Amino acid sequence: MSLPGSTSETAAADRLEDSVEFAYRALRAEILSGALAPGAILSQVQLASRFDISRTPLREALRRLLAENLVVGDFNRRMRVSELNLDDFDQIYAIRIALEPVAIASTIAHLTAPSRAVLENHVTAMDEAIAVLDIDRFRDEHRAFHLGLTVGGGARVARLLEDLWDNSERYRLTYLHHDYNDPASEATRALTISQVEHRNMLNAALAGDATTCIAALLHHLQRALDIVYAEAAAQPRARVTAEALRFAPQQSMPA
Amino acid sequence: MSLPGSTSETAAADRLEDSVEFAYRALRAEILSGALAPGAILSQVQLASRFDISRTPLREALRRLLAENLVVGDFNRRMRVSELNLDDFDQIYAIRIALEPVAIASTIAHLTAPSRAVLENHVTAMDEAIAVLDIDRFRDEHRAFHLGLTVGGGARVARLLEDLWDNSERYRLTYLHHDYNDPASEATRALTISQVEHRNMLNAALAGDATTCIAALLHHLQRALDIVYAEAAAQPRARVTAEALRFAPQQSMPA
DNA sequence: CTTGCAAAATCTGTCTACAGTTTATTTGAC
DNA sequence: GTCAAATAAACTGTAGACAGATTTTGCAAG
Repeated sequence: MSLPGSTSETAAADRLEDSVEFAYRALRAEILSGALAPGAILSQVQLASRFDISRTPLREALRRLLAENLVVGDFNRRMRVSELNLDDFDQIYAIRIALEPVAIASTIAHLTAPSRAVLENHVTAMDEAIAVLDIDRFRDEHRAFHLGLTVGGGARVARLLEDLWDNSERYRLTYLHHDYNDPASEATRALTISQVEHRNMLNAALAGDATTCIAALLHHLQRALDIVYAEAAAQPRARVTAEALRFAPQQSMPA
Repeated sequence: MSLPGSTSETAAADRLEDSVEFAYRALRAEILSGALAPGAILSQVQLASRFDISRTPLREALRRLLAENLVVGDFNRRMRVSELNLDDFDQIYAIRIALEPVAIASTIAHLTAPSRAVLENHVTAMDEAIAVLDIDRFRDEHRAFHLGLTVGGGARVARLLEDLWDNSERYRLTYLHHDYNDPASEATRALTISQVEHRNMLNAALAGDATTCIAALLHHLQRALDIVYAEAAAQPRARVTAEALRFAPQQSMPA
């Protein structure tokens, strides 16, 4: 088989990526980016031929996506890309609001010199990406910054937050269609606004001030939540985030 | 193929369970119960022959368990049951501590008459199970009670908490070897103690008092955490739960 | 007894084949 | 033209086969 796209990989043929890993990554990326829209039908034979692999490894890739809830399907029927709904979006944010403060506090309490530099670099890189209007670069650095702030939670927490982040992006990409080519567009200005919040979070983290950092994060999350809710539907905030917001650490915390 | 164990199923051959679902369930149960110990080697050919299916569906079942982190493996090498470590256990509880209060508050705020009865029945059933020393029954009702208390969080949260619960059980079953045949054993008495906490949680929930219910839950979780830490290793509590406990809602809450 | 190495046995990743099912298309009656 | 049955096409689930990799076994040298 050919493994399209992985030809100019980093390493040599030392440790070959297998077909299922390849199909898994490709499909996952297409689903999260919206290239494969929610509800889209996934024919094994068509996908297998498109990726130039047989159905056996493709099925394994699909099975993994099934476990991640990115695809759904019944016995003997073709699978479909899972649908989006605000209730799920609500829960994603409820979990993030409940969990990220804990993880951030842990990260800040154990910050090392190199990881400080890494965090700082991500924020700087975001500035640059905005200046050049390189939205893909911004997305990558944005993700890395947020996940980097929460690594202190450990591997399992990181895995969960990574999954939630990618799913959040899926909702944002599907519900929000913004124009990032115009430097003066509302979308581009929103990026600049969020950068202010990122700087606040970074500075607080570097100063060892978890309280301020968490407050900035919660503000950040709430704004993202509001934007999607406003754009996707006029319906009021669902109940789980409401509870999460109520329970989230306020301006008063030990240290 | 024969599908051992599913012969006397509930429904007719209306909607046949496929081989991969069967293998998935069987393997998962064996891993979680400890029948397949952490680190155990999983040969595809042996498992396939044991389940009387071909390797094709078995691989799909394994792939799903891989996504759940219950098995690990490298390319071209046999997979193994994933190992346990206290750091992971710590994170599981950190997530539960952060998330279950939010979910419980949501549940209590929307409690219906039938769901009240269901919760009450679970606690009663646990009493009965203890009286008869039916530990399997107790485990099932215990799980159902806790998950029932948190259903208000929604499908995604429920799925996550279910996964965390099952993983918690895996740690408990592996690290704790208790004698439930002796009504006077320490293990059996621990069950009775936890029932007091369950009653507290139930009563608070039925009274619509989320604050008290959550406080009881956190006490419950912390005790379970302490027991495993005491038995598994004398090392001090890891950092993530420490943060989670610090952030957990205290005796003072809006409503 | 160990250690190292080669042969044998076993295993993994992938493909193809095939039975049985679902989906699409055609056909014919109204 | 519309609907329904019937036929055709396409698809799913599973088994089995094969190449290539890994693990185990057997055996000789130290």
